[in-house]
Amino acid sequence: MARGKIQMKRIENPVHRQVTFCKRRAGLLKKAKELSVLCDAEIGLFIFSAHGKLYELATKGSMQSLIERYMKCSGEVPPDDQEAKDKQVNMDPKEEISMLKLEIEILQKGLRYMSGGGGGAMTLDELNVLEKHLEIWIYHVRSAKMDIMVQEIQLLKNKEGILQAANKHLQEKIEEQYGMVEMGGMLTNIQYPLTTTNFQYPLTIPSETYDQF
Amino acid sequence: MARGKIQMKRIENPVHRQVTFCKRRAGLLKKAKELSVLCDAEIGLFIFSAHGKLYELATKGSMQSLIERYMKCSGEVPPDDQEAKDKQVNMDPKEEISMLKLEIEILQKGLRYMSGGGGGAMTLDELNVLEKHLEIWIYHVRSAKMDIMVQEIQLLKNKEGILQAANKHLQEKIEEQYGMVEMGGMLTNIQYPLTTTNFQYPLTIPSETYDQF
DNA sequence: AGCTATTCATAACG
DNA sequence: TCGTTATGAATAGCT
Repeated sequence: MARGKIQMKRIENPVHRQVTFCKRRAGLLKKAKELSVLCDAEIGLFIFSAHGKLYELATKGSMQSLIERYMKCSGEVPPDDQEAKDKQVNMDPKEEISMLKLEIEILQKGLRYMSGGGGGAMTLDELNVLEKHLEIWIYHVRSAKMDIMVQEIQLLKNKEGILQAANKHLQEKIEEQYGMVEMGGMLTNIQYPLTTTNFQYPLTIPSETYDQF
Repeated sequence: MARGKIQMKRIENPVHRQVTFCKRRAGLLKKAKELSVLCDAEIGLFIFSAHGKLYELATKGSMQSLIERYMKCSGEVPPDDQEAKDKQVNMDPKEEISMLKLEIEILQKGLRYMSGGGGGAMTLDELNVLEKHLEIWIYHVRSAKMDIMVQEIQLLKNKEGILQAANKHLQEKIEEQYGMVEMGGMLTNIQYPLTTTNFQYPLTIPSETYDQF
């Protein structure tokens, strides 16, 4: 480069290193932009300084969209993090508060995301949280179905109870008749339309089995 | 650069453009590596050519880990406003937690509303894909419940069928007995234990109602 | 792909 | 961080 060639290894002098970082970082970003413009390429570039500060460049759209495109190209799936589960087991109120605030932040972002037609990009972490909430959302759809099924079960149980009661009554009648025949007794009229499938009785039978749903 | 300055705009000649892309791409990747080595920085760089081919560089570990780090850095929440701080000092942590949870509840409702009402807002593939995955995942848990319920419904339907058949049989018996009494006929033995709740019959009754579940 | 004249980036220093 | 400057690197135009 200039005024002396440089060795291709870590610059040990911190001041020199910092200066070089600044200059070369600027140069790299400039070159990236140039390549993008000249050759119609899309470029995503992020640089973490040794101290962890982030510098980034995304030529088209957001870095998010580029990362998503990158994901599709490289075809890799990000690994599930155990983080969320670990967080929930031992947490103090302060942590919980900040977690909930973050969650609210993400939900608000999700709302903007959906309503604004994709104005702001969301990170994977945020989408994960959003997923949790979508789960809750789906629950409401499913629970509507559940309600129907529980209702149906209740109805069938009612029918069962009625039929059993009717059976008992009929059997008693038969035994009664049988006894009367044996003893020459008399018969009473049968008043239950027991073979019908249309039950009007508002019978309530305790349902212990489906409370869980 | 060399033998003539270049205009900072898209190179229209496709051959020139391709050549320049190759050269500058190599240069950019080299510069990125150099910056990383010299200044102890972590760099993620991906380049999509105009035709969609991907070229990438990740200095430390995988691009995945760099992207995850990027997400964490860029996803940082801007500094708290004074309002939040005022709230925190004047409020019991428990109260605050329940308040935040309520807020989340409201936001969830908002999400559901947005997703359900403004269907056009779901233009983002990510959410659709996410939802599909979500549905599949949730499906396994829910379908276990569903199985139990469907089984229960089937059982109840069987019971119903058996009871109805029994009722019919009993009623026929009664009518038969009634006729026999009238005509002085004879009785047959009753052989069905119809009041029991334990049904052993492997009866199969067509279920048309619950195919939807 | 190579080559070479130029332009550009930048190391060292203030 | 910013400016200057000597110098090494990158590369546009050609083959």
